[in-house]
Amino acid sequence: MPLSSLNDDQRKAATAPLGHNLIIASAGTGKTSTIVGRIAHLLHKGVEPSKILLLTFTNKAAGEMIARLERYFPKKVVSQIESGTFHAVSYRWLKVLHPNLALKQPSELKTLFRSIYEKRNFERMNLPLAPFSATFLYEMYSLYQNASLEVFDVWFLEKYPEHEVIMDVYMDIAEEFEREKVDYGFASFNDLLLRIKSHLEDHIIHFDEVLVDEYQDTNTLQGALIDALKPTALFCVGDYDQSIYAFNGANIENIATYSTRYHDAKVFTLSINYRSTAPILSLANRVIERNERIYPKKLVVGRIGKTHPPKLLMYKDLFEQYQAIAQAIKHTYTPNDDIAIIFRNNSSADGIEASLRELGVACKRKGGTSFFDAKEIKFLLDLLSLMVNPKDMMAFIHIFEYASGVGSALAKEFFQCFLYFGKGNFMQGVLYPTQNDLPKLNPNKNVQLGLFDDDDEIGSASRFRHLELDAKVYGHPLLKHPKIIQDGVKFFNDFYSLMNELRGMENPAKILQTAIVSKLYKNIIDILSTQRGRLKSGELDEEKKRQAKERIERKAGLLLQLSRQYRELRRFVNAMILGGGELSEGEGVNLLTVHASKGLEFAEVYVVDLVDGRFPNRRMMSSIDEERRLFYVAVTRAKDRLYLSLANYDKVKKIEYKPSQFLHEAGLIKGEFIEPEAKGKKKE
DNA sequence: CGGTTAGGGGTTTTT
DNA sequence: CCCCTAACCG
Repeated sequence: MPLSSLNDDQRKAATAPLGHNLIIASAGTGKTSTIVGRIAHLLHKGVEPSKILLLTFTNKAAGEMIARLERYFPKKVVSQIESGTFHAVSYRWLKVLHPNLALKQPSELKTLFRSIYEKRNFERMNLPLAPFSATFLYEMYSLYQNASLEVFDVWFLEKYPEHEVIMDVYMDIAEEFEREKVDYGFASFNDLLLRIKSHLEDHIIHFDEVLVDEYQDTNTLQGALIDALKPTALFCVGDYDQSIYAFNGANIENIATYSTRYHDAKVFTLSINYRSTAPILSLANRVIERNERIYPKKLVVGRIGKTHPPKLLMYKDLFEQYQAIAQAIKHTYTPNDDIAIIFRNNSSADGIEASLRELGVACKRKGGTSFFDAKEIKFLLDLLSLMVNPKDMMAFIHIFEYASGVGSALAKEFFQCFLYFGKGNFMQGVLYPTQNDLPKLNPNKNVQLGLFDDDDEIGSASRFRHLELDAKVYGHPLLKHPKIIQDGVKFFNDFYSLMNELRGMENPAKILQTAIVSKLYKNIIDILSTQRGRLKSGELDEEKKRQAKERIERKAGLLLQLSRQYRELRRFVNAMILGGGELSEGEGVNLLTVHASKGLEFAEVYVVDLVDGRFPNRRMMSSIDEERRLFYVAVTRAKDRLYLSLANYDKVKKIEYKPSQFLHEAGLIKGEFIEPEAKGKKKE
């Protein structure tokens, strides 16, 4: 039974009476076992599994805990437990209320936000200061939604009071952004939480206990969501020293004020670390002790036996570092899956991956240019998005940008044309246009060009008589568009054929299969593999192109595999957006950012690029304390062997580096760290 | 000339 | 991958 394997501290926490319990669990102290034990305890006591809500930071973490419970309880029981990330659970509830919900990637929504921003003519406003960029505003707005329950302008002006003169415009942009999302049928990650939160205000979903993992990283919005559930029993597990999501609004107040917010709060502390060896733990503690303590931390080493002291690896050049690590990994006896290379920012990953590949060492990456960021996958998902949500102009634009001579602006016009041709129905506009003239577009733009003033004379469709087109395409009103050229027409022809073929299909795998073998997609594969087959000189390497093509086809096949589990297209598309980032490809050494490594453990860990400026990050919006917590998280992933590595010089970028201050703090480099400013320059 | 499209250079972290 | 700049079009 899960409870019998717990130590005294863990068992005390896991069997605590129902109420408001906070479990302070330092790295490696058996947090997962305790949560699993807690749920087992609840089930033993007769709590209905469907009345247990388990909120985690990743879906993988939820899956692991559920899998462990299934060893002790019937699957039928365990599957009734409501579990997942805040987002996944919110989505699950929300899709019942709004079956047409279309989840969108943040990057997509950013593009939408920018397009709204760009309609404002800041130059003509004679502003006393430069307005914030669209990107920055979008990011701040997104942060605001996670970090604050106030109105946007109040929160924003507190940070940037000098922007009061422009605040009206910012607010206007934000409001239009919200309206457009509704119009297009889009929902952001934040919207999932926001909408469920407001739904809960008058529709209670009752749970006998709500469990929250990684509580230190919950933000204000998530905190409010927990409150909106009005849980009678709450079981939160976290560690202040591992709070690394300040940039996403993670609110330490949630954990710091727990006992004052709940009068019946009980705090438990788990202090025996079973993961790491004594020297690794003592290094981690030496560093994290420099942060202000919210609660005392005494970590007791639970492991005995032979240990290896953490090792500092210093190299002259960046690539020498990567190659040396790759060599070491090639020759170690530790299984590759149990090795991780951890870095502060993703820019380190490419060089490491290349060095490992060179030696034939397999590796897998999470995040970065992941599977779902690949253009060939995005294209297919955009196609599917457009099928489930024909209002999705963003998806349409991305698809048509592949046609040469068509950029985002023209693609947008095409989309509006189709809507017009189909009297508001996009698919009808594509397949069965009822309106045979061109719409008047952009009344306030392009006036001087005189576009669209005369409906029928310009852009005679007969320009394309000689092309081999579908009979229906010859007479399509889109061909009248003055800016469409031959390539665009061919592209449209392929698009038309595919849409025609897909009409009436419902099975996701069947739809995807049809799309993959379509002429339209073959063309995309060709465009992408040609791009990737080019050498630095610009010459096309046929062999390289062929390999690229193979990789694309393999990826498309993988997506097809994934789609077979779904019966409804919309569910499939949303699932890919919601859980896609967590999927990692292949086997081998784990390449991870510190953030992505949270909650994981490995026998052998390399923390790389430990140089001032990169780790800690100098461009940081967050504090040095948060960077220190990142370092703490990184090193506490290691079970047996820990390597801390850096290079003093990057000969490609010609930058000299100094060792990270954390290496001084860890005692691996003698003497206190001296701030670069104190020396004047970065160079020695 | 204005609006686009196309290609080159630097990158913080996530659901 | 996003921003900037250079070419391109009417």
